[in-house]
Amino acid sequence: MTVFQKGKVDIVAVAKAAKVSPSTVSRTFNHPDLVNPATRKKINKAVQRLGYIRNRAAQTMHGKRSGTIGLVVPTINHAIFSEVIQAFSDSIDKAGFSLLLASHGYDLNREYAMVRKFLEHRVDGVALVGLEHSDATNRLIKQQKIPALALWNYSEESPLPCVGADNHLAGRLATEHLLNLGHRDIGLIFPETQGNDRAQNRLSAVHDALGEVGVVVPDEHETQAPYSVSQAKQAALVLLTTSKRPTALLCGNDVIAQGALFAAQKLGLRVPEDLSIIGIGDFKGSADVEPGLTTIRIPAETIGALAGEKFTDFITSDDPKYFSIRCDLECVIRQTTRSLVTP
Amino acid sequence: MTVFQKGKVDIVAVAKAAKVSPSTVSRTFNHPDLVNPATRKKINKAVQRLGYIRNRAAQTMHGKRSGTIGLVVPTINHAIFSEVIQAFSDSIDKAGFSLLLASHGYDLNREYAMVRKFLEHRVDGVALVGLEHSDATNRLIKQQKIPALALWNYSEESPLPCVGADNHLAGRLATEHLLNLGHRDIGLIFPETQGNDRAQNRLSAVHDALGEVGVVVPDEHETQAPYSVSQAKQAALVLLTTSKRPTALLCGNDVIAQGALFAAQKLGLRVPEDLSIIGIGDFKGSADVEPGLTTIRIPAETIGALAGEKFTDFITSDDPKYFSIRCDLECVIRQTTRSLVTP
DNA sequence: CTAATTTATGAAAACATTTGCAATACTATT
DNA sequence: AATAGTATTGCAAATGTTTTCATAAATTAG
Repeated sequence: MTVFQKGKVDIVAVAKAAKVSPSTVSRTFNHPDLVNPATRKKINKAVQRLGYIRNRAAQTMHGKRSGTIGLVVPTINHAIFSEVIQAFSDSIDKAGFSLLLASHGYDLNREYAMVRKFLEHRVDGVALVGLEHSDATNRLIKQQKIPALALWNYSEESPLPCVGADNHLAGRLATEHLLNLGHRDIGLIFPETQGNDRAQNRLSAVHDALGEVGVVVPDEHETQAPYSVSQAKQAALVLLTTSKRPTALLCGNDVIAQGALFAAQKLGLRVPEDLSIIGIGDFKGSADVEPGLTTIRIPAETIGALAGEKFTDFITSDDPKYFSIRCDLECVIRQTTRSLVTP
Repeated sequence: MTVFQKGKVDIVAVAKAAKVSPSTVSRTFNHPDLVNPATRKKINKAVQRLGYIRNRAAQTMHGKRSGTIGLVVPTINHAIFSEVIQAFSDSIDKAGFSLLLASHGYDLNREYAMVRKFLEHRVDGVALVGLEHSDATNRLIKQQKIPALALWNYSEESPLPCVGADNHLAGRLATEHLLNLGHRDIGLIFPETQGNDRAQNRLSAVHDALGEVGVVVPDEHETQAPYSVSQAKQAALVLLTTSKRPTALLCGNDVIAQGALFAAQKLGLRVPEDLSIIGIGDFKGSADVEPGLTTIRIPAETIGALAGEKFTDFITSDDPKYFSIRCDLECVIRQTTRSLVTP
């Protein structure tokens, strides 16, 4: 119980206190079965008494795993990724790993810097959001032979193991939902697609799906807004007040859709009577806004949890094999979209 | 440019390639002024060529800082802390530190486990949310002499350096706002206060302030809801439909307030005409809901940024001195509260 | 009761750095 | 030209572990 504050308390201090050799102390931690229960008890008592805490840096230096996994996300701040981060964190924690987290603010050069930083810390793996990364990042990963994982997106051609959803499909599902309801005047609010392959995939799929049935979106019905409720609200306000109003708004994600919804409410428009709105993502909260937001559900929690599990397996396996998992999307129809075709 | 994949690339490989001693390579990194510019160039070229990345584990072992700071939050998932995490992360990144992040789900025993885990990683400091921690945690921090910081809350009596706001005051401000508007029938929706000193402080301040003017809250007007929009919505639905409806709802934070707002909307109540709602926090998005949420603004970003800055200063200083910073609160009056007293 | 195992422990090398000290080479001063 | 600095570099010890190998003790087999 009492604490010897005398000098450093390292493995040899413990050894001394327990009257054994450092090797034995090390073994009690790493291969308890190899040491006599009696000595083990002695050692544990010494550990308690001295308040000894193992030094992972020293272990790492010895070639053991550092027990950390680096995760680089575009942003922590918005609801978007907090759910995956949480699930991923919990999941790797279960496997005994700690999470090093960094964000790059949609700047792929900063992403590179973060990966590098993590490499200095000798993380056992890096997880990145999305499939698009700078050449430097890809080169670094290959060169350093560090286990890497692409999170959130799914693509058959992903060079890295990946766990995520097909954003192309997400865009298509959203579009089809609106088309099925009879909408032809569709407004689009998407973020800048530069350095954001999720948004890019979704948007191009939307255009494809629309094009297939001959629907064109006039310029004034397609606008950009970052992933921010307030800025999206602003953009929607503009879109809805200048020019002839579309019958439906397809939004790059749920944050934007919420902004659009609030904009409509502010303008006194009834949703879905006067305007249909669909988002992508199904973030926490999307179900609860009034009216409930129709959206394409991306199972963030599943993705995070699964990714954490598979990745730690991958890292700890002796012969790790490439894996890639596509998580299912689902169109969640709530109350912000309605059919134009009267039955 | 080309990469020698031959064996480990460590500081001695670099030394060999640059035809100098390992010491000199080390010095180029740590004390560049002590090495001849010409040799430095040679070494840098070798570093490039071999793709060498410094090993922080080895540095750490040598007594240098690990360059990591551990942050333990109750939850990553909800909007509540994502803003502080982001700001804190960015802030410490500027000072060259990396963030180890963990969450404990409002379980202080898990908080202890996380701190311990971080200690194994030899973090240079731990930041915790709130002032209430388990005895074990407090003991551990003191015993290991690890720099620690209390984030989010402010209190004069905090044993740890802290950067945050006075939650007691937040509760009081919210209450006073409603009282000033003439409300006397006030409903309360707060989370479980066990292990959550923020909520506890706020709630007790509310009761104090109410008590001072002789207002009592009947049991059926005080209910519990976790920090979840949907569950809060549910709780509000119940509160608003059973028994005589209060004229105002004071919510433990903005997530709950949003839930309450949506509940009111679902019930067809007009806010603020039929019901006033006030939250605490002013999260991202609170300004944008329709109608805009009246709330007590806790400057999350400022707290995170300031905390990161002060804490890294503290850690890197030769004679660190205790500090504690109280961040100002502000009642942000938007459109969910109205005066009952007709002027 | 001795030989052959098995179990338990310790000694020492290895891991990738940093740094104090010593040695060398160079420059400025008288 | 000799002396005193100063700038640059290398050597070796130190950091806290883990693990291989060897040794000693205890157990089992014959």
